[in-house]
Amino acid sequence: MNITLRQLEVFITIIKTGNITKAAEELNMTQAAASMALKELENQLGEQLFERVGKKLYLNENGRHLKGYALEIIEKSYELSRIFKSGKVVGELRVGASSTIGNYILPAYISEFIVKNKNVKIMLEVGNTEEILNKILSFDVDFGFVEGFSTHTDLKMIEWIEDELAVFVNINNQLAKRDVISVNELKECEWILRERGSGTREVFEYAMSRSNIPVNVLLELGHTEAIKNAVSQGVGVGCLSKAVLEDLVRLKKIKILNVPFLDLKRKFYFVMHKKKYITTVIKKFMDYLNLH
DNA sequence: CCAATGCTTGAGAGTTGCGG
DNA sequence: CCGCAACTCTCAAGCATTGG
Repeated sequence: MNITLRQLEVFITIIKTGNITKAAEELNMTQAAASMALKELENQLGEQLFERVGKKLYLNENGRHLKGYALEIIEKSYELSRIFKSGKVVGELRVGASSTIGNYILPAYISEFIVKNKNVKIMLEVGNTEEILNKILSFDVDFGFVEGFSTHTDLKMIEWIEDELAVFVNINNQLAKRDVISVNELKECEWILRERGSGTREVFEYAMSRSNIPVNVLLELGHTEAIKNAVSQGVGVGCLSKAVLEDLVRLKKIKILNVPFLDLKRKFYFVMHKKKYITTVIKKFMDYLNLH
C-alpha cells in the first residue's frame, strides 16, 4: 500500500490538535482508525513521526520533515477539488519578462488581471531577453514577454504592443539645448548602455549601425534604473524605452533628444514554447491581453 | 470469489490527576 | 504515598466495500 492523502490528513490534524482522539473527532472517524492511519503512515515511511512519551505524542525530527510536504500535498489536493467544484479559473502562472517589460509595463496588466481573477497567483521573473527565452525553452516559466524577436524553432512569438526607445541626456547637457541632433554629434557621445543580451541594447545597436554611427560605450549597467541614475547625474548619454523615462522627464532631470535618423521603434513580444500545454489559466491570461 | 483496504468495536494497558 | 477513576493509545477481530 502507498501513502494516502487520508493518512497525511490525519498526520497534520494530529499535529494541529495535539492528540489522536481530537484529530479523529475533527476528521469524523474513530480514534482507533486515526491511530491506525498514523501507524500505517509510519510503517510506510519506515520511521516514527512522533515520540511517544507516556500517553503524549511529540512531533520528532522525521515528523517535522514530513510536515512541510504533507501540508503542500494536502493544499494541492484541496485546490484541485476547488477547481473542479467551482468551475472558476484557479491556478498559478509563472511569467518571465525582460527588464523593461517586467519592471515598467507588465505589473499594471498583472495587477488588473489578478483583481479580476482572485484565485490566480502570478509569479513574475525578470531577466534580460536572453535569460527569459532560456527559461521559456526549459519550461521554467509558462510563457514570457521580451523586447527582441527570436527565430528559435521551438518558440512561438506573438506581437504584443509597440514601444519606442529614446536617447536621453542630463537636462544640463549641451545637447539638451538642441532642437535636432546631428549624426556627427551622436558619434561624439559616450554611451551608458544595458549589457549585451538585453533587448534594449540590441535595438539600439541595430539602429546605430543602420545609420553607420559607431558606438563608444562608456559604461555597461545591468539595470535600467542604474542607467537612469547615471545619466541624470550628468554621466554619458543613455538610450532606454520611453515608457521608462516618463518620471525623469516629468521631474525635468533629463531631456529626450530628437534623433530623427534613428529608427528606435520596436515591438514587445509574447513568447511561449511551442510544446507548452495551454491550461485554462494561461488561456485566460492570453485572452485578457488579446494574444492570438 | 478472493485479496486488499479501511473502518468500527471491544478489550487491554499505561498515564495522569485527585481525594484521602 | 496510595488507590482509583478518567483518559488515551494500541491491538485483535470482524465487517463492508472495491476491484481484479
